[in-house]
Amino acid sequence: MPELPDVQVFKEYLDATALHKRVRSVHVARAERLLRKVSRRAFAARLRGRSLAGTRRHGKFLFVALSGDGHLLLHFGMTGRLHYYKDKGGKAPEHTRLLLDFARGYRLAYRNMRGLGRIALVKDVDDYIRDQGLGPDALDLRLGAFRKVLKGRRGAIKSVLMNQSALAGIGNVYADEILFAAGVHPAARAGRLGRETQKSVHRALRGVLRKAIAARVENFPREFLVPHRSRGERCPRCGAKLRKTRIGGRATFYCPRHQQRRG
DNA sequence: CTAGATGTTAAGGT
DNA sequence: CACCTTAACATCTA
Repeated sequence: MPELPDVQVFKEYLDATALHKRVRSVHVARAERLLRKVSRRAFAARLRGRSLAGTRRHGKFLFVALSGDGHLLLHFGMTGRLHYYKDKGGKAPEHTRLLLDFARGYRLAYRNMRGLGRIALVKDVDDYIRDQGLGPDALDLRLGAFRKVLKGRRGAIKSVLMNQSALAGIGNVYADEILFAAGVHPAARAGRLGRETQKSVHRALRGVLRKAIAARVENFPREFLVPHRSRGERCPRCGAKLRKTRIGGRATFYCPRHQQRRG
């Protein structure tokens, strides 16, 4: 479920493993869709020989600066992840679509079972973010800016949180988590929230994302909703039966007792 | 076997 | 025009 916290963990993982290493060779497989129009030969040729010089995350996108110039863009779709390992003559990990070889047999695999997502080379990160119409990164968003984002929105608060042009990084799971923590009904009209409610959602947004990153996106705190996302489970706070509905075309879980529709 | 799944986006609607 | 909703994409699992 690569959303902002997951991608942040991938970034830290790459920083701790493959950073500053030089790419000796590049293997691309079953990546036509991920590469869009770019040929894999051209892509590989431009990556070969470069070093991974630094990383930057914006929303769900990870940008890896390359020595010389340009950046490798990685988007993980629903099933993407990174895997760093030392080759011992075996096969690459399952669903590897992009494989970077470094010195002494070390490798970084970009794996993606369903193949939704994107890999590309981009010149300038800020230009890319602008051209793509991405909103500010969810963790960079101060309260005042968050209020502006909500202003005039007619849709459900959950849909706005998930809208990458409004703010970047939150997906289905964390949108539910944030609204659960804030005690706000996911279908509440975003533009109609009162100032105190806006503030609670903003606080919850930062709190939830930070805690998820601190937990390395596993072993979530007990009070989180994530571990209880399946039919018939109970609210970790009050024991009420969680409800499942559909908002913005996505499965939505919430506690009918804590998350009232309020302004 | 069928339905649904955590992301994005094109196309259509208001 | 700005915003909102839905379906489709590929592949796997419950």
